[in-house]
Amino acid sequence: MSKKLVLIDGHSILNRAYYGLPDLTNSQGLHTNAVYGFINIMFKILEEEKPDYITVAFDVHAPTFRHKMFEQYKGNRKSMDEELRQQVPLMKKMLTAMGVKIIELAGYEADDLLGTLAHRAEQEGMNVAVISGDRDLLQLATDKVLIRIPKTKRTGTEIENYYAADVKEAYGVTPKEFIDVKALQGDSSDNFSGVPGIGEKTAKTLVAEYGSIEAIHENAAVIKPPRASKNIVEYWDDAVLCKKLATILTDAPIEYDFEEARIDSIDDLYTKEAYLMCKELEFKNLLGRFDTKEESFNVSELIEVVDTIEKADKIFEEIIDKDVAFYLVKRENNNVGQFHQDNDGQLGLFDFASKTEEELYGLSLTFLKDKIYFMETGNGISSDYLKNKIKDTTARRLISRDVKSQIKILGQDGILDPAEDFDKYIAYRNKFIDVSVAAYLINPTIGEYPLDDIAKSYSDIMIPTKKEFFGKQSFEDMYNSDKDKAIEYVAYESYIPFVAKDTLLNRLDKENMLHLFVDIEMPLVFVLASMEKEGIILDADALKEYSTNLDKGIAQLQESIYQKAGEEFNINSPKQLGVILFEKLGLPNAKKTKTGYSTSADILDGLKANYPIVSEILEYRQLAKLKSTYADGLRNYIEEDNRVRTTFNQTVTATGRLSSTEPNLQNIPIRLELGKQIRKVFHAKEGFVFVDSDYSQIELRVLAHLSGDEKLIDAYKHGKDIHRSTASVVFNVPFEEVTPLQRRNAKAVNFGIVYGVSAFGLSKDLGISRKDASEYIKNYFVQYPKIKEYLDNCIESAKKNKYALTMFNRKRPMVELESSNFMTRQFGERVAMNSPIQGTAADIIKIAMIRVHDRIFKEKLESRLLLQVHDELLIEAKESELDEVKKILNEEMQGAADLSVDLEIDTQVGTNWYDAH
DNA sequence: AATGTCACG
DNA sequence: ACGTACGTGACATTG
Repeated sequence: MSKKLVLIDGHSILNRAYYGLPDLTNSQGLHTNAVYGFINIMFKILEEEKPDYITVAFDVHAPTFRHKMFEQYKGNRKSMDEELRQQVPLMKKMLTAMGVKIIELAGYEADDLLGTLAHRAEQEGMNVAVISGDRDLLQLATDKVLIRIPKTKRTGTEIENYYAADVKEAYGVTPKEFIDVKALQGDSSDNFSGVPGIGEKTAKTLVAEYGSIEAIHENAAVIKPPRASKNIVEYWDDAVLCKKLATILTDAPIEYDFEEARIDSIDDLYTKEAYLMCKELEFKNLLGRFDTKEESFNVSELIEVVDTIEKADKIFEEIIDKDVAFYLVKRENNNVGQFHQDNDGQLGLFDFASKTEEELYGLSLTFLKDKIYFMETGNGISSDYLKNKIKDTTARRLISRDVKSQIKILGQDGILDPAEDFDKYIAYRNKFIDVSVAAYLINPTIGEYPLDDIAKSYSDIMIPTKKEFFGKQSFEDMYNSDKDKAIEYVAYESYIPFVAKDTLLNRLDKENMLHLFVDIEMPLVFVLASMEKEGIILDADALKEYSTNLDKGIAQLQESIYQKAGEEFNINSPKQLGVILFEKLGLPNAKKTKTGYSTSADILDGLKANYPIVSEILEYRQLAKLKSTYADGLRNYIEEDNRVRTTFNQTVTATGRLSSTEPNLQNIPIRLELGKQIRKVFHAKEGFVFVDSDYSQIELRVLAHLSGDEKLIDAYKHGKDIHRSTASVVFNVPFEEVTPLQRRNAKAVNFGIVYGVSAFGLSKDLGISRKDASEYIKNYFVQYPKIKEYLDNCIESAKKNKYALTMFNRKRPMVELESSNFMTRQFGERVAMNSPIQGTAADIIKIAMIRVHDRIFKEKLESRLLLQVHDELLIEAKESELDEVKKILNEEMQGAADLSVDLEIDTQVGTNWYDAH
């Protein structure tokens, strides 16, 4: 049987895939849609053709032979989108990883290479399939050479197939004649115009009759229409040139051996390298095809399970002054006195008192490159023993992936209590390195830093993801059924941080971010751990009462809404609500979202004056939100001691802010009175009060400092009302004569400046025309020229460096500025302006938190920092310490950074959060 | 799992 | 002509 060769037109297929698929990116922001689409098309073809050889041809980005010869025809070929351009090298890398032969040749287009190889293969008796999105290739079709044109449709990829006969049938001319048709009609995408007056139809008819442009030329006198007859003579030279341009070469000087392109089976393409790349690019549903091809790093040979106290003691003697990575493995359901199955499947009565009461499964420890210890609890090794070994460590540095969780396991007793020996506490705190916090600083736009990502990015080891490793099993499940396997994973938990830490630290050093990491983020880990452990009291009964009251209001509103709507429906469903409002009741100004009508508050606000039902819906929404998220939502988080404990996430936001989850205590209502009432249930413990300090306009002050704008700095120096001051200059009225409306508008302008100015955003916010909004902005910049200059520079420098930078060298990588999409680019510009401001404010309050926390412990106070809300700190202060706490807040918050304007704070005291804010 | 909405800074 | 203010997280609905 004759052999088969598949030839792929690289750029053409990549192009098809790029425009045929939505914009996919991996979590690093790499665009991947073209590569993904290409691979899918390629495998579909391979599965159909089952070829013996495969080769992909690419253009070289240099003047090509044909276009160089006829430079006048070249010119404005559309330049490639940046998002596509980036994927060309990725694609080549992927093909190389799969062992697919790539050819490219300077001076020749991919067409010429495909034509040449197709020709050679045919002469050697092979069958050939050429895959391209470009119909020009149809000229290569013979009865052995099949041209296949994939089309990406919603239903999947469909492929048009053309042998020579099919070309004749579809186009009425032979493949050879196809060239002549093109020469006559021209090709706008290739930028040659053909013969004037001859379009597709005339060209086809003439070529079908005479066979070639030469024959047409010879018979010029008799051909119709007359215009064609005349022009074929007049533009004969052009026609000849065009034919040359349109002709794909079949004799390019390629050095090529078919054996280099050989594949014995499609499985050959599923290589380890390709697997790793697919993983990197996050082609998750492609990974399944690779079966178990991944050769993960084999950790089991390095593990030593330590099960006696003697062995453990000996190991702990070895770690003096060493870098030690650790991971305390906590038992999830630490049900004291419950029977459990041990690993030989028997109910262990003996375990009743020992193992089941252990808080920990054990400790994973790495301090050598080729050894991982797992110290298992039981047999004399107690949880407390292991915890104390970490607390009283002799190691030089302690490395972990999630230091906050780990030190929370250690508890606040012993050395971890800063009150006991403050200096010792600081020395201890300084030993820690959190590799995920480090990875966050290097790229804060990912939001997640799992072990496998850290391994992939900062070591030469690949490990499975947690999900790949455990599947649906929990750690407990696996520990009970296959203990050795479960231990493997916790071995990674110390091994990966150990092998990644130097890479991470070197990188931070190179980026001048060590100060940020060592002096801000790492100490902050401990401050946050303390805040999380502390928690905040919520009055469950009061919350319950609040919820019941809401119920009444909700029921009334619901009934009234149903009545006005003339039917019952789910008010919480935007879809149903939209239909009721804009179809049944026929309300005006309907605006579509991608799924239906928009029913958001800013749309409904405009309608509420004329339609009572709309006000009721808005009020219903307000109550429903308060009930579900706050009244009932928070109640679920109240623990035994009446306290709620949030988690502060340090590695989530792109700007450097913290975030708060489960529950989120950074978005407790305050703007509306009804919602603000919820704050009354947050109260201080007996003998204590809340002291709440928030920075006054920290972002605008940061802007004043970073821009160096004298007028703004001056306004702050003289303690002026900044919005009034802005109103005065923007609306050109004396300071004293600024109206409340003008002040309100100026305030919105100030917000806009911080968010990254856009006339549209401001106009929407203020409900004014875009023209007026841009007038405001223009006035603003005339009055504050340095701010304009500064913001422009933010964009320029972000473009140049590919990141935005804060005062303390926090970086936010910026990929948006290079986008070919106008909107994305605009977004990038706003981000480039906002990130340094928001990020610097975040840096400052982080510094303040550490200083406030440390002062409290240094002075052995019983007051505690409980919450941070971006520009606000909440302290539960002992009444007798009140004055001292206020003093600390004043000094440390104001002293956190040295700006050209003062950092002012507003402080309030109260027994609950309502009164204290 | 995605979408819409809304709470905060 | 396009269609956006910056940064988050929780809840309810719906595919």
